[in-house]
Amino acid sequence: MTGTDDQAMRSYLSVSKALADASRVRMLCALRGGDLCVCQVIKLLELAPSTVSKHLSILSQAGLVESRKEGRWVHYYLPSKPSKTAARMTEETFRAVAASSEIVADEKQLEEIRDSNLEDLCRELLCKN
Amino acid sequence: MTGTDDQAMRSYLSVSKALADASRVRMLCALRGGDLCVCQVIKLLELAPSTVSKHLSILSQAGLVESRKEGRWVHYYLPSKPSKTAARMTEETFRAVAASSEIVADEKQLEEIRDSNLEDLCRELLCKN
DNA sequence: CTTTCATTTCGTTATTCGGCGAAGTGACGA
DNA sequence: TCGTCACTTCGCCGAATAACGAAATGAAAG
Repeated sequence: MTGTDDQAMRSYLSVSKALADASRVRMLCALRGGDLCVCQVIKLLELAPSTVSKHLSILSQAGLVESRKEGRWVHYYLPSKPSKTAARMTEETFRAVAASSEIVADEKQLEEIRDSNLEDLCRELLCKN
Repeated sequence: MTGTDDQAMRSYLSVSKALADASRVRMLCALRGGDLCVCQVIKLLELAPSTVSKHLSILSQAGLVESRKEGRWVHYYLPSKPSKTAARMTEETFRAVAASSEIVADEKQLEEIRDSNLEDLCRELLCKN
């Protein structure tokens, strides 16, 4: 009885835990508008690169995002074929927080971030001394 | 910008955090079959009364369960009119963990627990020395 | 092949969270 | 009205988690 694998519960919990954090929810919502490279997410959330990377890896392990290397940058995006659980939970998350002032503000700032040059953005983030 | 109330995000997070724990998920699933009093939940999960009570209060504050005093016992149950977020997230949780061995085992044990006498159940829990 | 640099991993710290037992609460029964 | 008893609240502990900066990684540019 104890020590059962219980894959269903395990994978459900990885998803629900991933969704139980404001920063990760913001990241997910941001990706609705299309791919983002890590430095763009860093800019949006204004958190340390290592922190953002960790959050993204948690989302990735839960199957809520995927990534691909693109030149010097790593791009994250919503999976084209997410698991049913991932798809539905993500969908419901969007619906629930769409009206959030934080998310609305993020969408606004994302317009700028998406338009900006990646080179410039990364340079700006590095030179924060 | 900082310190915004952000009720939408706040209430979403209370739900998603409530769902990000195996014990609370087991409780929710158990309540699908109908009301349970706290001592029945204690029996099912085999956790300390104080621990179970805390979990139930977290579920309650998230709007995922409700309670009513019934004689000497407090009964918990799924809300008849849950919020849209609560309803959909709960629904998806059920779907995702339905096949879990833990949940299946719980359902089996619940048959016994529901049939047993509440007086006897409580007495049994008290005399665990 | 070496340097650069975007990202990740590692190690540390502060906070949150799950667990428990003890004490508190409040309704029912004697 | 006093005790009992189901449940909750409180205070504590150990484990997990979010945050950071420093060091490692590894692909592209020089």
